[in-house]
Amino acid sequence: MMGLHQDPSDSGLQLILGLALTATPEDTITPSPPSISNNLHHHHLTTLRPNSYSSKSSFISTSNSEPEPSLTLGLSRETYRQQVVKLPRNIGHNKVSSEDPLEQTSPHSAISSFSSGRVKRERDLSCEEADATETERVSSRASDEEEDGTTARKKLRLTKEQSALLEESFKQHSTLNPKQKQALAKQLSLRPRQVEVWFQNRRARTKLKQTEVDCEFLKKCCETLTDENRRLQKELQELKALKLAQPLYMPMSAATLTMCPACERLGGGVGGGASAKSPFSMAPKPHFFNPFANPSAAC
DNA sequence: AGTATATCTGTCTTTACCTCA
DNA sequence: CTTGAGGTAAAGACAGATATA
Repeated sequence: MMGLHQDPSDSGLQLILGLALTATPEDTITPSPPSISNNLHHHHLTTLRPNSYSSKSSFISTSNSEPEPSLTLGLSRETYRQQVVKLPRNIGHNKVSSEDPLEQTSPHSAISSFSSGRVKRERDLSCEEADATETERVSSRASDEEEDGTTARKKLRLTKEQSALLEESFKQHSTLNPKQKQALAKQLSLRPRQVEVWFQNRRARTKLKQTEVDCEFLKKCCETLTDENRRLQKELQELKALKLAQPLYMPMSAATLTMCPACERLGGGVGGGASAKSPFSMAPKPHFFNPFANPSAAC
């Protein structure tokens, strides 16, 4: 839970916010607790619009009748020229050449030897290759064009059916063991690696969304506390003014002193009729109740 | 049992492709 | 038609856990 420290010796309000929020239904599948400090600077806050894509792309063929892969690997001449021109830039940005779409999409391609040092990636690929052997037998995803190495990296678009099945699976478990991955890939006519990546990204989106929710919550807390701080400052000013208006010394009988129930410190008369008569009646308003606040913070 | 190495799998971050306003 | 923003698939880098020699 959030904690609030209010230093009584300081006129300002000192906030120490911690976070361990109650999980939302969606968050119950989030594998790790949200880390507010970690990503807020890196992610622009946006609202998620699932299924925001329509299937209008001229490059993408979708089939609603069966979970057929949505990717058509053919490129127009123009597109192909653009892709080829882009390639050197890609390589320049990425230190590692295994990003090379040719290699990525076609482990068999001779160009895959261009990869310089990514042992792990190559390992993955070879593993995936084995994984995907069966899958790709039934999939049109690994098309002829990939095999002759003429296609650049092409973005996959999942069909509604594929997305729905993935979502359904994600609801059941946000991570997959190899067996589940394999089965799901087969069911979706995707490569296991694609299923894996989808789950990775899905987890990331869930986390980002939760971070946004947490951020909003903290903003509201901050606003509330700022208001309360303002109110208390004002109250303090009023009391100071009142004190100046009073005689310097005013004997106060013990009977007028009562305990603050929260912190058991002696204070001016609080309860009963006496407090109403006392010029030191200090609570024109009830103590602000903040579930996160120290119970005696207002004393 | 303790250690070094390999492998797997996760997160974080970035890149690139694609769609839409 | 162009452009910029946003969504998302996929990549690299890295860390931690686990298996094995």
